[in-house]
Amino acid sequence: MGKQMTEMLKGTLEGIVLAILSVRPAYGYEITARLREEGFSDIAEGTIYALLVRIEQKGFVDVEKIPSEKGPPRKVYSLNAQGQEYLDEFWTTWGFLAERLGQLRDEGGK
Amino acid sequence: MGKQMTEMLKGTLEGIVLAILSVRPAYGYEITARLREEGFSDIAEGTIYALLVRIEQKGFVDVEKIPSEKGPPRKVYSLNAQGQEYLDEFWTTWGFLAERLGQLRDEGGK
DNA sequence: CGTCGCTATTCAGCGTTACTATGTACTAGT
DNA sequence: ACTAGTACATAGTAACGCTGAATAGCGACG
Repeated sequence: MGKQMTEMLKGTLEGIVLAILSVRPAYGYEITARLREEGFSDIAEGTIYALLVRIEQKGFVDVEKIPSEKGPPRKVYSLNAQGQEYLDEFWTTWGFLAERLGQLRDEGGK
Repeated sequence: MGKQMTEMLKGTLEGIVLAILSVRPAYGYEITARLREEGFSDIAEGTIYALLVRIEQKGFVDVEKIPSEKGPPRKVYSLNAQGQEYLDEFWTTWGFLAERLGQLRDEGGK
């Protein structure tokens, strides 16, 4: 993907991952794979793992280690109450920005 | 504004400013004021000026120095062809992201 | 005349974030 | 033994927006 997307993901990628976790718990490798399927083709694994460490330290998720049939044990993350609250704020912020941008786009006549 | 907005603006603020310039040329102080009116209450002046320097160096805008009735001369920026092209790319990138996020938001049932 | 307030631009230093590029470890198939 | 797929981790880098301050021109007011 381009540099534009890279910069645009700053601040939103965290919300995206939290939103994924709000649907149901998931582990890092799984999240990466799902993002790739959904078109975020160039999101590096390392990026997701680092992000997961961050949201864990912020206390937005609960973690459970579950053995895998193939490979090392999975760290399954689930959104907790604090994370849900932060996710709600995220949607509010995103909503504001999306509204402004939509308006600007119309003004530009595109 | 919050830290969320700060991070989310990374990568989008540049597009926002280019979109503003696509409507009509403007100078730094004016852009800052307009953004504040439109709800981006806490965007620092320094941020805008730094951004303007950046997009000038990238060759997205043409610059003209015009004396002001009150105060030092204004640097009026206008979007050129290369900037318009970049702006188009920006809208494409934004469109993709907004679509994904909209979908995620629906899945989350919010 | 001085200084206060508005206009207008610039810059050094900082924190946060995503990317690059690795490395580790476990299992299954050939 | 070797490879591929699964799964996690981390050190170093670059980009971006913010903080806080400095500089400077101009008008109005006491």
